[in-house]
Amino acid sequence: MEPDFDIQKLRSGGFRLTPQRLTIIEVLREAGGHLSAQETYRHARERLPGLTEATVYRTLDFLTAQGVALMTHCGDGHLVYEIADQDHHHLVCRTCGQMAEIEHSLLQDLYDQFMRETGFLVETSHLTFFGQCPKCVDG
Amino acid sequence: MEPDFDIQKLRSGGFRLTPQRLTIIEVLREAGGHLSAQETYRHARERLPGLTEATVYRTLDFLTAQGVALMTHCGDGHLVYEIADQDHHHLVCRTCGQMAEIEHSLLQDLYDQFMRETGFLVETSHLTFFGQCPKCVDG
DNA sequence: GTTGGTGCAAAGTGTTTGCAACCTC
DNA sequence: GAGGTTGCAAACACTTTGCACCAAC
Repeated sequence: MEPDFDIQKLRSGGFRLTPQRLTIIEVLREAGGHLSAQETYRHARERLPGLTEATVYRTLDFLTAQGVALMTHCGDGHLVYEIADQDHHHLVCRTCGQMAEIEHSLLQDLYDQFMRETGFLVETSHLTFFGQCPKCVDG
Repeated sequence: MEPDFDIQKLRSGGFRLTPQRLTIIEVLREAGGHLSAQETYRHARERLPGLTEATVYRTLDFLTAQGVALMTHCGDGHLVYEIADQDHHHLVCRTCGQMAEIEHSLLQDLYDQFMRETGFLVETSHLTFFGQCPKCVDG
């Protein structure tokens, strides 16, 4: 994906491109996975020392509302964020934390089945499954 | 399921059956769905006025550890609890909150596929999908 | 009588809000 | 210059912990 796609999106939406927003997008992008609000704060603050927690929370909400970031659940019941790129879901190992990606297409059949049986339209947004990775399942 | 199954389970495990534990089990059972720790506290406190939050948190952890309760994520990033009965998952409508149950068997094929493609063994525990129920999908 | 469980109180952690000052546009 | 954003600080909500007392066994 075009690296500055997100930024174009915000600019064309008439939103201001502040160092805080750019830094948080950069942090999420480089993390390449889930970050909690607190983790995002800690990482972003290293690059932008004056940054406050309030701004991080507000910016993450803002980025989620604009569709630049996605919000999901992580193992311990907190919300985590990541850059919204392609449609995929995650398998997370509860033992070692290793993560694998799942194509969305694998889930589409299931969602279709939910629709047929219950009438529910499941949101295709990011989903996380927990389990044991190949290494830890043997241990 | 045998209504006192959970209680037998605790008794035979050598754990004490206190009014607090019995009340919290009763509250979870009658709720018939997900309750957050705070919701559990508020409901249980009505029946057992002296009850404290600390006890609710400790009891929910305890019940989860004993397999009497299940812990899952709800929409807003908090942990929620429910009585562990049969294997099923939930579809929750983000608009009106209506809930439908999904047989675990529907997911087993998907889990098998995850295993083949990534080697991950997905925990079969309780899962919640979010979306729009039949009524709200039209609105 | 033992010892696991609970109440109490306090602290810890994560998140939200009001308002004045600031900076992007 | 105007108004969207931010920093600051305080409040808020939720969860955890230590310790003395109590009650289920």
